[in-house]
Amino acid sequence: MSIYDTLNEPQREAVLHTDGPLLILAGAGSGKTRVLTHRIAYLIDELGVNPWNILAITFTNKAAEEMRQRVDALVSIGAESIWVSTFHSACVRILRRFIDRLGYDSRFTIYDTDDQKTLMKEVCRKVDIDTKVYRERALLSAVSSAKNEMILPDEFELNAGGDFGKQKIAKVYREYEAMLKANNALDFDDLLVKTVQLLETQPDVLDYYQERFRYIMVDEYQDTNTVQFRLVRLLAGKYRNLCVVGDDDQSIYKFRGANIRNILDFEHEFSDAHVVRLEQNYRSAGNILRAANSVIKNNRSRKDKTLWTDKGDGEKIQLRQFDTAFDEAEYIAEDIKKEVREGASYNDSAVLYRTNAQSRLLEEKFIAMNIPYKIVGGINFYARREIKDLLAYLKTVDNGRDDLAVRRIINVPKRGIGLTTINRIQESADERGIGFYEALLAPELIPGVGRSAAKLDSFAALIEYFKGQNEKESITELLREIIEKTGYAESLKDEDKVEAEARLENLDELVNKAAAYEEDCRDRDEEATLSGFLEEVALVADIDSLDEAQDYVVLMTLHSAKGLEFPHVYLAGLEDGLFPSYLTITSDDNEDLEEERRLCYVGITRAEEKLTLTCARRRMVRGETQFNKMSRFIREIPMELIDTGNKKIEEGTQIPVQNTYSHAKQAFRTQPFSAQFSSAVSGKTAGKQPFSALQKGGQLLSGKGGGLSYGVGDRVRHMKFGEGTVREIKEGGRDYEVTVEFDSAGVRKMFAMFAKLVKIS
DNA sequence: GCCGCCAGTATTTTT
DNA sequence: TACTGGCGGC
Repeated sequence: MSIYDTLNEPQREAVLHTDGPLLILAGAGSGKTRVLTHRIAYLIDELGVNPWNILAITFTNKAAEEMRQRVDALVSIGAESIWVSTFHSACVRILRRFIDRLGYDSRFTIYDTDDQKTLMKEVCRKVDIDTKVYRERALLSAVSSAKNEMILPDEFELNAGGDFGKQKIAKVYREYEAMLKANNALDFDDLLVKTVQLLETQPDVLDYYQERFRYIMVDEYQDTNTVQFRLVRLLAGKYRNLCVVGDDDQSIYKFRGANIRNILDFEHEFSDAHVVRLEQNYRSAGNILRAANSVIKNNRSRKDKTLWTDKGDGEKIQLRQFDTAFDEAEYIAEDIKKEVREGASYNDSAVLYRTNAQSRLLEEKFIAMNIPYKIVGGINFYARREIKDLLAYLKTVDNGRDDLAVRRIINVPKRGIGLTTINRIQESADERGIGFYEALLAPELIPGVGRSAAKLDSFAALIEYFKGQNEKESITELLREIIEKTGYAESLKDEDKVEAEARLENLDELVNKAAAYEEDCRDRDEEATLSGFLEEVALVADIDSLDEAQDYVVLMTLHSAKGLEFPHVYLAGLEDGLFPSYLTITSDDNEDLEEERRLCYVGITRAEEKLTLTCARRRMVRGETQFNKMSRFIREIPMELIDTGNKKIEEGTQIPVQNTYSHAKQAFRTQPFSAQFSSAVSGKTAGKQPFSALQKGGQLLSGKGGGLSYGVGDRVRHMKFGEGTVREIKEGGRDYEVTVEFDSAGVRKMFAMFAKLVKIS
C-alpha cells in the first residue's frame, strides 16, 4: 500500500496529473494541502524530479513552513531544496540576485505601509499637491492598484488623457517611483512588479528561472492579482507544468487587487488545462457545511459546486443575540470557560470577527476571566515606534541611500538636530543630486548649518562606527550596541514609566528576533545578513507567529483565518452594518456584497465541530453607539439548522439614524424636538422606542425617537459659518443631511453628525 | 528647537 | 473613542 491509496478519486487524479497546466478547484476543507504535498512527493519519489526544480507558492510564511514540514515527512530526501515561499519572498530572493540589472543596488530596503505614507507625503510636497484635497492614502491606493495591474507611470499618464485629477495622480505616481528608486527602496507591490519587469527584459534571467522551476504550484490561486498572474505565466512559460489550487468561493482580497478572473478564466488562458474538482469536505460536520452552502449559493458569479461530507450532522449551529457588544464578549468568554471545564482545551476555540477593532472588548473579557488568548493582527509588532526607530538604524547601516530611515533617526534620541537643519541638508542634497546621508557627511558644504555641524559630525561618526561593526559582529550584537551607544534605552527612561517599560520589552523582543533569525540561518547553512534580517522583518505577517501547540484561544479577523481550522469557531458581530460592512451594503456594486458573503463562507467553513454565531443590537463604534440588525447572512441559513438556546431572536429594530450617545445627551440637554422635525423623519420608526436601551440609564431621553435639537425653520449656529436658518432635514444613511441658509456663508448642506449645529433661540 | 495642546479624522479587510 | 499631525508658546 502506498501513501497515494489514502487519497480519494479526484485527489488522486490531481496528484497523478503532473504534466501540463492543471486547475484544482478545491472547496473548503477538501484536502488541498494533502493533494499538494502528495503531488510534490509523487514528483520526487515516483517521477524522479529533482526537488530543486519545484516551486510552491503559498499565501503566508506559515503555510509555506507547514507545507515544507509535511512534504518532509512524505518524501525520502531533499525536501529542503524545494522552493516553498510566498510570492513576495520568492520575488525578493530573485531580486536580491538580479536587481542590479534594473539599476538598483541589491541591498534595497522594503518599505512598509508606514514608510510609503511618509514618502508619499514628501512626494506631495515636492509636486505641490495639497494633501487635504488628495489624501496620501487615496493616492497610495491609486498607485497600488495601478501597480497591481502592471500599469507603469507612462501608461498611466497616457490613460489619464485630459482628466485633470488623473493627470495629477500620474504626476504623483511618477515622482513616487523616482523617489523610491533614489532611496534604493521597493514597496510591497514593487517586489512583484520589478520581478516581472526583470523577467520580461532579461531573457537570460527568465531562462534561468524557467529551467529551474520546471514544476510550479500555486496555492490560494483565487487571491492572486494581475502581476502575480503575469509572474506565474512567465515562469511557467517554458515547461507549462503549472498547477494552481484555489476556490473561487474563498476569494476575499479584491481590495488588494486580487482578480477573481484569474481562477475563473484559467481554462481560457491555458486551453489545454485539466480541471479537477474536490468537493468532498473532510473538515466540518454536516450542519456547518449545510449552513455554508446555503449562504454561498446566494452569490451569482461563481463556479457552481456543492460541498458534501459523509460525516454526521453534528451539533446545530448556535445563534445568540445580545443587547450590547459587552454582553456578547462576556457570553463568548463564559462559553469558552464552560467548555474548558467540560474537558476542551483553549486552543479548540477561535473567535473570528470582521474588524480588528472588535478584538478589544473580547480581550478585556478574556483578561478579566483569565483566559489565555492570542490576538492575531491589529497593530503589527514591527510597526511600533521604538521598533521602527531601531530598524531605521539598521537600514541606515545597511543601505545608506534610504533617506527616510536616516531622517527618521537623525534626531532620535534627541541630539539637538532640528527641522531647520534637516531641511537645509535635504535642500542641499537635492540641489547636488546626492542622497541625504551623503550630504550630511560633509556639513561644511551645506549653507546655514554652521552651528549644527558638530552634531552632524558626531551623528555621522556614530553611523560609520556601526557600519564598521556590522562587518565584524553579529546582527544581535550590533543591535545591542545600537540600543546602548545611541542612548536609545536611556532616553526611554524619561518617558512615562509603564510606557517605557513596554517599549524596553519590545526592544528585547527585537533582539530575540534577530537572534532567532541568525540561528535559523545557521540551521539552514545560510549566511545571516542584515539585509536578510530586514527583509524577513518586512515580510512577516502576524499570522506566521500562530502556534497550534500553544494552549490559547485565537482571536483574529476573518481574513486572517483563511486556511485555518478549529473545532469550535465563534463568529462575532454578525450584524448588518458591521458584517456585511456598512460600505458594502450601500455600495452599488453587487460584487462587493458578494465578496463579503464569501468572507462569511470562509468564516463558517473554518469550524470543524461547532459553530457559534453572535450579534449585538447595540455596539460602540468609534465612540458612537450603533444600532444594528442581525446580519443578512444569518437569515440565509435555514432555521432548522439553528439553535437559539431558547432565547428570543429578533430580526432587529433598525433605528434609522442619529443614535449617538452624545447627540442623545445633547438633545436632552437642549429642548424637545420641534414638530417639524418629527414630521421630517417620517413616522416609520417614531413609535418603536429607538432608545430603549439608553433609557435604562434613566435620564437620557423621554420616549420618542430622534435626536436633533433643531428642526426646519429653527435658527442655528455653526462654528465656522455663523448663524443661519435650517431649510431642510433629510434622512440619509446613518445621519441626517441638514440644509442651512447661513446669513453670511450662503446655503450649505452638511451632515448633522459633523456639523455640530447648535440651536439658538 | 522642544513640548504640549487641540482639532480633525478614521475603520474593512493585509502580503 | 483614539490616534495623529499641525500649530503656537516657551
